[in-house]
Amino acid sequence: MAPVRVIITEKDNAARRIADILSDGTADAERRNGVNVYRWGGTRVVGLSGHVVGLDFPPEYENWRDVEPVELIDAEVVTEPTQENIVRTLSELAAEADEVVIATDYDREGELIGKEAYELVREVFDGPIERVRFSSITDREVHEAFDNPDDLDFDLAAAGEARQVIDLIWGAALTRFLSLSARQLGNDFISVGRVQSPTLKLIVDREREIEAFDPETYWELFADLTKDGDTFEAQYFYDDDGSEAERVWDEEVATTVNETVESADTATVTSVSRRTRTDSPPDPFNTTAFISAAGSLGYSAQRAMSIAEDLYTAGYVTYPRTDNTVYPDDLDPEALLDSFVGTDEFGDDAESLLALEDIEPTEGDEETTDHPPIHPTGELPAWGDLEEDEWNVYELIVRRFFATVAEAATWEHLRVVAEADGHTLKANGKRLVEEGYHAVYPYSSASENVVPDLEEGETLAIADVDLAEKETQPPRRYGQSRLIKQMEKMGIGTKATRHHIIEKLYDRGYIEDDPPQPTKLAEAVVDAAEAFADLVVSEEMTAQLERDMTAIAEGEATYEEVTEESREMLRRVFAELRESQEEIGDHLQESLKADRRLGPCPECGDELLVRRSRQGSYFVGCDGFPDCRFTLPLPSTGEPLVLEEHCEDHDTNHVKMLAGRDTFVHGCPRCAAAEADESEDRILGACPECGGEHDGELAIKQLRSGSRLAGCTRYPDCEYSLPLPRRGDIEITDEYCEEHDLPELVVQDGDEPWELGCPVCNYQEYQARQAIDDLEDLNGVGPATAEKLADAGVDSPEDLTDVDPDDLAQRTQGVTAETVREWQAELAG
DNA sequence: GCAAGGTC
Repeated sequence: MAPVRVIITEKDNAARRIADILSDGTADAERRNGVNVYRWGGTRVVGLSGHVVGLDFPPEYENWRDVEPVELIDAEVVTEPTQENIVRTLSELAAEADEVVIATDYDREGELIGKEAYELVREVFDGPIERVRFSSITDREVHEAFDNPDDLDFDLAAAGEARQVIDLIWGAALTRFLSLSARQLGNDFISVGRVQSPTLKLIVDREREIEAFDPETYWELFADLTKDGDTFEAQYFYDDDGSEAERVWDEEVATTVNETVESADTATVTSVSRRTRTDSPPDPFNTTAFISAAGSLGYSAQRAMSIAEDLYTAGYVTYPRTDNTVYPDDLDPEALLDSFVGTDEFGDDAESLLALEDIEPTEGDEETTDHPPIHPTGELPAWGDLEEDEWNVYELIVRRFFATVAEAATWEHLRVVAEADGHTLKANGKRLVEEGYHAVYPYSSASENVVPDLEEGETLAIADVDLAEKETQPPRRYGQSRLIKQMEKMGIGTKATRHHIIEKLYDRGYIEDDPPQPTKLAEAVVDAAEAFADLVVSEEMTAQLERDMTAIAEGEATYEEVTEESREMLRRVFAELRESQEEIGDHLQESLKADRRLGPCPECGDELLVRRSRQGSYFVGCDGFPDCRFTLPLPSTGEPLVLEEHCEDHDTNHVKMLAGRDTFVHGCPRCAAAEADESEDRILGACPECGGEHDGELAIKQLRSGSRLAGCTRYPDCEYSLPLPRRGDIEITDEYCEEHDLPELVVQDGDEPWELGCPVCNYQEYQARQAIDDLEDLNGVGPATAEKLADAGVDSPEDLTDVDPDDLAQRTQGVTAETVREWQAELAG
């Protein structure tokens, strides 16, 4: 029998592709414990899912109240499997092996993941374990790597382990300390970490600048100049110590200049200069640049990455987590362009690019070896495979690739200076001469500003003069993609995690809205950290860690030395922290309250706060509880956000409910309650549930929480209810639904009334749409597949669960029984 | 229940 060789990769996708290359396409896939194993001859290839084990403290440290946070510094740290199925599969395979090859990603974290696999394998296998390294999964590189196997680099892996343990100890000890100090346990704990906290400080610092900003008034003067009927705008400027200045800070001066220019009537051209500027095509996409470009299309960092991951899994684009901005040698741009020829969307652009004399892609500064820049694979989605957002992102990636092989654009800049009674005016024109890459990449601005051709000495008429009073503006808040760029610049986080960090800040209640705005809690956390644990909010902690990790990897320091030194620093931090624990806790609690404060309680004058019930739902309650029991309900969907905006009548802040796409402004909770109290139920007809037996009636009801429904008048004895839209006036028409014997409804909202129809039919249609949406959430189900399934009688997840896979495959073209089983497994899990 | 890093 042939010796059994087991190859371990970092992820399933890499396993499949490596098996394909090494087996020359003959490998078969089988499932073991729900994990894909690719096999041919004596070889088995299995993909991990990144880290399959994780670090944690032993169970005796589990309870936050029973353990002093400082004890975590010297607590034992244990490694536990986190992906049971994969770990079990790996053990089973290793037990049968004669030879094991580790082929995880070629970077530090990959070496650590490889070492984790090594340890698991060693428990059941004492034969040879080799390590192969390759930068990209191509025929040549993979064969070369497997022909020249190496050993695992334990020093490099130890560098990664040091990072893990330092992050855990600092993060857990400080998180528990702050949470306990502020008595915030459970879901609303107060977290701190090496990457999240410096990121949060960036946002908080910017907010501090904005708050401290003192606007200054200045004036700018614009004049419309005319030549042969062509009018263009010019701006006044003056010489300020050798540099050009447009802003006039003195009102008197501004008025004088304005009067002089206005009475001048004409201006004489004193200089005309032309120059052409080359506008180079952009670099290939790394993760950060991609997130930024997708951001200008309106996608959040999280959403952009999630779509890119789906496109990657479906095989349309390369791996989206990369720092690399240089295409690898084996990428053949012509061949890739070729694959788009003949398509409706991209065919013409691909052909125009192929017609260029030489095709030389642009290169960025960063060249790494793990993954190529994000580009299309050349495997094209068929029409209907992608939803609109997926298509938009896919098109962006395709067009970015096009742009990187396109030619530079050329602009002609025309600068004209004219003089009007001793004052100078300038106009800058900009004209696109060669469209270049803009022809295939319409995302970056290519707007022109036309200034007519002029010559020195010409006289221009002054058509209009405008003196504008302006104010200096505070710095702008960071948008998500700007934040990610800044993190990259500071060297914190990684390409795969930066967008998760932003999401974490939202989840922890540190930032709200988009662009993110820090809460009072965030400011207090940063305050506390700055005062007592400055290192954890500074980028220096990561810089120091990077230096230490390099030292470990190069054998100049050990894992023990580095982690002990870090522990010692944290001990010193805790010595100071503990002295001020009470003060820190009070400040945090006060800030938490400030984020939830709405206004005065109408019953006792104390403060109304947004609170959370034991069941987890939000409501408005009085801070005077239990003496004062005044409450108001809030809508049941989403997380409440207290807005700056507030209601004059009740001196109460407005509330916004954050619920992703369903986010809405609830407004003043006291107004909502008052409105409900004043409104009368409007009867529609007999209650479909109890109308026959108990004479219950269906009525439109306005609830104190602001929502509206069609419910039974016998509530709570009969709980029948149908949801109605929150906004707009509902009109009851004379038309009746024959099936349900209820009137059709029309909603007046904005300019266009829309027909809601019979409320029962409307709800049924809504449920059907929901079911289809749920189906489309499944892996690989787009609108086209959903339609095919509906034709076969499957239009909800329940239908799919109940169906016989082989039978459905028979009746549905292009869907295999295997795929149906996977969907069923997905639904079950 | 804590972090950050993989991957889905």
